[in-house]
Amino acid sequence: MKKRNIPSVTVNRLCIYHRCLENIIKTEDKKEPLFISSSEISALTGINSAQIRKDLAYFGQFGKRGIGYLAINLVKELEKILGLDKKWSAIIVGAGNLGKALARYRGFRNRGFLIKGIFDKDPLKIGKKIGHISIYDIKEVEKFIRDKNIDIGVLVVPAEFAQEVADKMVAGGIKAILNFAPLRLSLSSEVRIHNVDLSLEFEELTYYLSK
Amino acid sequence: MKKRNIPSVTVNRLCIYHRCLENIIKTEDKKEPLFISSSEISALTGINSAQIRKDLAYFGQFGKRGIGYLAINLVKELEKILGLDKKWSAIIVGAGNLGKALARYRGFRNRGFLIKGIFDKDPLKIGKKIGHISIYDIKEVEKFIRDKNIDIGVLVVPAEFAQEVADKMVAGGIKAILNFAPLRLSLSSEVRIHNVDLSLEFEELTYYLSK
DNA sequence: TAGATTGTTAATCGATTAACAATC
DNA sequence: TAGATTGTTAATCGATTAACAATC
Repeated sequence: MKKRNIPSVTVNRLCIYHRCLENIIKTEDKKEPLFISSSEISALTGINSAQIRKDLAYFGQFGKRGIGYLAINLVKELEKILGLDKKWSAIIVGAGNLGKALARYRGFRNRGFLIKGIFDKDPLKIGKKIGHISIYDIKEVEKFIRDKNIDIGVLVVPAEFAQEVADKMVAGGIKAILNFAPLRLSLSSEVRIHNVDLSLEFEELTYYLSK
Repeated sequence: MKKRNIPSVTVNRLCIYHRCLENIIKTEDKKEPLFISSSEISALTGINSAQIRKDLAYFGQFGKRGIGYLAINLVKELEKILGLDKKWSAIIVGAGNLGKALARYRGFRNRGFLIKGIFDKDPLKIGKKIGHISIYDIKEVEKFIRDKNIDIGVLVVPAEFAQEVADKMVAGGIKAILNFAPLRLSLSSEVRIHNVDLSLEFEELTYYLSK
């Protein structure tokens, strides 16, 4: 369904358009069908309107000339494009502070991400629960991924263990990894890796502060 | 000290070079002065070596032709450039799961970020502590920032309160905001805003998964 | 000196934006 | 029809990379 060679900045912006439309629809009167133009989205997001039309054009023609886009329709198209119309199963590896916080994060469930389990190597944590999600032994992670057909692994272990844990997840057949560990994982190119590097965010910030 | 018009992707990569060098120095024998070439950094980071030299050239000439860069020297230069040679004071606003997890995150202290306080509006939380950091009433945040000269505010409140809390921080004279709330803050351009949007990370991931 | 690598210029590549014909 | 806005092409802008003189 998806064409190749879509710039990743475009995918990024599609997520922004999606959120923007969600907000508009939420606050709007539902009686009238709501149309929205690329320049209105531009005003709300700060993204150039030609950019918006071009980003959408990668995937089809969703607007009506002279009128704009039917908001509820465009939202649905974006959800199809971004895979937000499906459920995704995920696990969290690492039951530290951040891992536990992510397990409780409501934003995930809202987006169709179902956290099926948390994994850790600490015997004191194994068997406990975070909310309604159980903490399992990291030794079981490969089998768990395979048996339960887990799509996404959220990696929240210290940097020194990240690579070996990632290898286990790949062995189990994980499809994507959201990596919070501050290092570059080297894995087979089959697996999609997204890095969320909080330290780098901070370092960039201080660069701009020390100008 | 800093020139304007440095692309933000360059700043991003400087952080990566810095971490890369830290790792190399950590694992290397300290007897010999360690020289490293742009192509070695390239091999470790996956970034083109000309790119690396060009990024560094924005800030000065740090290498020796025919030899490369003296690792400990380059690390120090990068720390100067990125403002990592200074201490920065920060607060966390929002003592939810993520806020508490960030308060405990060791990576911050290691980088010279000192968390001076956590703020929340929940009377049950105010007065408690996360580790050694106290939770204060959100009403005091403006005065606290002003009195203690806080540089960075980490914003971890629900989206619907994010704008008003950000306004308070700006009123107190905050210099930068690290925003975890899923929305675009509108603030005076004096304040540096960095957005860390976990939902968007997930949405991008599912785009690539549903190909 | 010969070999290696920087710093920098010039060429390439890709992404953004302006402009406009098509059309609602 | 007149006004508005899309979809798309062409122009612009900026970032990446190749190439190479300078030089250790």
